[in-house]
Amino acid sequence: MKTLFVLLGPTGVGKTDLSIHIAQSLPAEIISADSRQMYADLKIGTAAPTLKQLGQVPHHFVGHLQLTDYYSAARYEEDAIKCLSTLFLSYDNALLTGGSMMYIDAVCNGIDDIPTVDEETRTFMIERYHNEGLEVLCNELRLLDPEYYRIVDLKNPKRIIHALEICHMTGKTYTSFRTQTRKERPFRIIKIGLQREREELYERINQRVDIMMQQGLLEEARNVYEYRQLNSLNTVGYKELFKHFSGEWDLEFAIDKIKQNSRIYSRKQMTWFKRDKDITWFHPDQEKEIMEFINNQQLQ
RNA sequence: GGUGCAAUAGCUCAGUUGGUAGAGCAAAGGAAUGAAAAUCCUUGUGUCCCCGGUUCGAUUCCUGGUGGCACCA
Repeated sequence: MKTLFVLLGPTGVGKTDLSIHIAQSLPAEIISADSRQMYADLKIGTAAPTLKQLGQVPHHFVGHLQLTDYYSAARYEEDAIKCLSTLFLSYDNALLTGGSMMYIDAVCNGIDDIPTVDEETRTFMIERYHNEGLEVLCNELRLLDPEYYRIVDLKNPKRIIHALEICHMTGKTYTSFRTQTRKERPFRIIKIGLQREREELYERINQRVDIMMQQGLLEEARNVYEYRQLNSLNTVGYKELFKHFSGEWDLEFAIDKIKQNSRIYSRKQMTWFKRDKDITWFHPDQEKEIMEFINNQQLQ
């Protein structure tokens, strides 16, 4: 049976290097599950695989998007599944690696079939949010989809807005699209988690930010500054430098903020991953054990 | 050396007309279905600088000390 190995873990834990080794030994090609490394113009700040690494193993979904492109977890699910079905024609295994929690789950479990919100509806609803406020939108949701209203986080504008967008666009409740069933995939999924002691991880994250600055993150951020309002640039490493460019923060403070927000992000990733009982956890230095684990899985 | 100001949470500070205290930031925990590196929620016990004094009771008032800041020599 075809097998998808998933290598996941918080930012800075050491996924990229290990993924190359695993992919070479399987052998397999790499499907990136990193929502920000997909943008061609965000190489340094997202610690995307280098040209050398890309040359060692074929990668998919790295640097294939423009900042202005619309993308989403659902679209990624579709693209990644399509890509996998092609890869499995030539390989027995594939390696999915990255830290974008929802993207990983989209491939492993699937996402419900909900229509993509058109730009007009989104603009309209965001404008209403700004003009009328969250409470008005919540009240409307209570009328249009009482079932979702009961369970949704009523203080989270994005969730309220999205549910209303779907109600308005389709004339149906958001709830009616939420089947919450796990999709069956025609391949096995083996999840390998990488983790480090918090202090060790934080130290690596801090150092990596300094390295990014040496590699030219400041220049990279300046080059995309004019697009700063795009969602693709609501990204750790860029949004902080934008505040420096606009004069709000001095550079040193902005760099400290990048480190801090990266640390916070790594914690949020761990919070998400902790709930997934299918993950087998390793320290990145346990490469030998990880390889053994993978070999054992292949025998089954 | 003299005078003044302040000493309270990891940091910046508020406050208690005397009944042992709370904001912001930091930190930690959590939620999660087409924006997800997004977005949102929850969590505050700390010798109230130290020794004495006054008082039923002192973090609060008073004496002294310590380190700090400012000004004057």
